[in-house]
Amino acid sequence: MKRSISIQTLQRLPIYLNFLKELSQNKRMNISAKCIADNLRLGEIQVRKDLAAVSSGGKPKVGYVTEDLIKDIEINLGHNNLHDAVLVGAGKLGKALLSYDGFKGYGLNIVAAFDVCGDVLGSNDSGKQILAIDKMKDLCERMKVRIGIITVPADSAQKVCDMLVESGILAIWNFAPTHLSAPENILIKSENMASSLALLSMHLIKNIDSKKGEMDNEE
Amino acid sequence: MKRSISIQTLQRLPIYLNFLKELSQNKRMNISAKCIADNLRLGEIQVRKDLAAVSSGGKPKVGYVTEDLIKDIEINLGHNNLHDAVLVGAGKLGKALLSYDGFKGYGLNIVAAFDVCGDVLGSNDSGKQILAIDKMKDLCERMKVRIGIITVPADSAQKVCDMLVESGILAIWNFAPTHLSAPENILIKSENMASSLALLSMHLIKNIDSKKGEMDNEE
DNA sequence: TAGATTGTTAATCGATTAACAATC
DNA sequence: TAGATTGTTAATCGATTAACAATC
Repeated sequence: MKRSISIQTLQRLPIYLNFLKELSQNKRMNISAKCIADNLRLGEIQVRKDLAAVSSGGKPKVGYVTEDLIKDIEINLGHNNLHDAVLVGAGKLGKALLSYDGFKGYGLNIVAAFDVCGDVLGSNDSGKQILAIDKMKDLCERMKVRIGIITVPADSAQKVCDMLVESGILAIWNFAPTHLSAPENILIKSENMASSLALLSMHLIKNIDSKKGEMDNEE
Repeated sequence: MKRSISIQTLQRLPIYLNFLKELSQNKRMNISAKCIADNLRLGEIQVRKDLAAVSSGGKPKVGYVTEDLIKDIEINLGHNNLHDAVLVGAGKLGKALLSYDGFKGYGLNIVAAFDVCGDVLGSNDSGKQILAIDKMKDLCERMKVRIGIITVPADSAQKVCDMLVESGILAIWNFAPTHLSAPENILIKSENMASSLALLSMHLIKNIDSKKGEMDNEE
């Protein structure tokens, strides 16, 4: 049965999807929540609840038909309708994202890139055009683009953000290491490398310190 | 006063740090939790609690000395001791990360990159060496490298992960869009682009649908 | 002093986990 | 049928928020 999907569940769905796709290379088969959970090292009940939120194809003792489950997850992730996006900042990271052809599989279609800098204009390896930024608003409005990707340096990110909002963008994917402000109705998802690194560092510090201090008492 | 820091708090610390650094361009000044909260659109109490977990420099009515608070956060993030890392997969994304010189500011130092593919060997724009992957284990052991960054395609990510573990790596930052398995004591942090995209798509679907269906009742 | 802001203790909220009934 | 696996309802857990006392 279908209920409203929590943010946590939503963020786990792509992980399930990924696993299921790898698994079912053109073999029709069944899969249980427990099997998924064990492979992904998640809780069995959590997986079961997540799956129940997106699919009603589960059969006791049998599990889900992998193929059908994939479809149900894709529907819930909105992968059936592709969203157009523009990317701003054709530096190294920007170009890397432009060239990555896996985004279409996630429902994202980057239609064009923009940059202020003259020498990157033209087109990318990927064949995608890199345009001068003053053409952005016009293009976004004409093509009704709703997603903007920011890959400029931190100090110009807010300016770019404002321009995207001005161009009618509703959701922003920010790779610049800075906080962005935008109107309430605009969703900003920052890819926070520093937060990820904090997690890694902390793990090391805990591990290395605990080895170093094996003779010490804990406080 | 200092307590153990929750994962959530830990992940917000870099955001505060970033804001504080932008703010205090060589001006000594005070700042309150409320001011930070308002600027970053977070809850005032949440910020206050986070700050209390890392610093004891807060003074009623005055707030924190920005400079001192920055130092306290940096200490808690382990930015004082730089961690060495190796990167595997010198494709577009790998090269982009290699060239980004901001990681040192987050406590990460990429010492070398590895790749199977012959034609990328040599060195990057960044001046960092790109070596054949069979030299990885030796280098990691000699330099006691503890962090590995995976930027290879999904289908070889698990193999690379195994090699990193074999090389004595303790924490893995994974950019390949796939799930990785490793022993319990190894931390794997996957940069999950698909999860982020799911969030963006969902926001658009909700927004666009609500506009489309303005005449409909909600269920 | 008065009042702004801190730090802490208690209440709320939401997500995860556990327990169990339903069913193929 | 028996039993594995689902889906749901209740209990637990942790994080956020609220309330308030402490203090510069």
